[in-house]
Amino acid sequence: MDIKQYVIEHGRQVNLAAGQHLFRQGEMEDALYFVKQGLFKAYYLCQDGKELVKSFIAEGDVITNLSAVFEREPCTFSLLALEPAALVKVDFDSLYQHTLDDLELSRFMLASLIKLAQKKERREYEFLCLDATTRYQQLMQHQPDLLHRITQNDIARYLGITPVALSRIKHGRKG
Amino acid sequence: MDIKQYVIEHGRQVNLAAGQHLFRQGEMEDALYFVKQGLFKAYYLCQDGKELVKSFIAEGDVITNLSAVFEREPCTFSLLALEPAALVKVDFDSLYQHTLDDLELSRFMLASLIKLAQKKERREYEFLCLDATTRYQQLMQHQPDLLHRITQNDIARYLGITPVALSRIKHGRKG
DNA sequence: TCAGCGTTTTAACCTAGGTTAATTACCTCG
DNA sequence: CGAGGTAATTAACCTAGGTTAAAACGCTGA
Repeated sequence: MDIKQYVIEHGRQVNLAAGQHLFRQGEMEDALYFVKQGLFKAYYLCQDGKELVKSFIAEGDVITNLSAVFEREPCTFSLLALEPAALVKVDFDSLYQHTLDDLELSRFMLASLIKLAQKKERREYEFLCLDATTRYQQLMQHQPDLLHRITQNDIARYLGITPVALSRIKHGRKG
Repeated sequence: MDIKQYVIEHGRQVNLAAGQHLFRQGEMEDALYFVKQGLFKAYYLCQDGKELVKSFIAEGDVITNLSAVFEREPCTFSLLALEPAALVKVDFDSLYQHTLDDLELSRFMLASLIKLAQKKERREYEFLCLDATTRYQQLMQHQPDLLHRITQNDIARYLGITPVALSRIKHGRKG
């Protein structure tokens, strides 16, 4: 079965206003979401109260909290709508069961997971090998569009630095 | 078809001595490897000549360079045997084709990719939210076995710090 | 045994980025 | 319009970790 067909048959529309959470770190979650409209940030809340941004998610992307839906553990991060959003919610277990029995769905899942793995490898590379200034330059190069929809505070927390440090970098000053 | 069966039918034995490369950053590569014996490090060589360790790979793990085999681009990292190693080499394209037509293979690939994605998410979390000292403690907790097979230099480069810094951390001194 | 080589430790000094706090620039709403 | 709130900038100071270099600690192999 085609994934689009599956989503039409099994999906449920969900709408969120900007500022609302789709789910929160610590809660249970068993769904997967297809983003039709809007912009989200996935973020971690650390022990010391600091907030770090895991990723930004926009139209066409898929939202899921792997450890939550697979291991049935509490969500490891929170998901917040930065813009008014429209999604389609699909029960993960049910989709997964269908995937195990349907080659076409299976192909779709494979492709998505490969894309995800590649994205995460790239991010691993950037944290491992590049300094904050270079990471910022790469972000500007590869997703210039995103930058206009996101606050500089969130960009900083995505790069793994503070807003103060990002401001310094932008203006070519040293610490 | 069962993955084990597939590997038996299509795999080729490969043996490496410690210190030999399975492939090198920049080269082309179209295979996937199942590690039967040995220990490897996957590492990046950065512009400034520095070496950073992407991951360690041991018995039971699978080796692949996603961008190389999927996008047919040069390898993004190098793979070095730290111990004498025995692997089975499988042509990626051929396995992938079979996967697209075989539900059982497909399930195996899905499971592997999910495991990979989870591993990379965990690493992303650690770089984003934890300092070097905490990353080191977590490593000791979660893979105490690995530490004994690996040089402290490599552990440091895996944690994203220098060997000097790791020595300081171990002995509770500040910079 | 010792020479030679890689790994680890130590020390002195340096720098990217963190912290705190004050200032300024925008918004939005009443 | 002005008040209040968030986002961005700036400055002063601090710290984790980098850099360089020198010693100490293994090894392994002749």
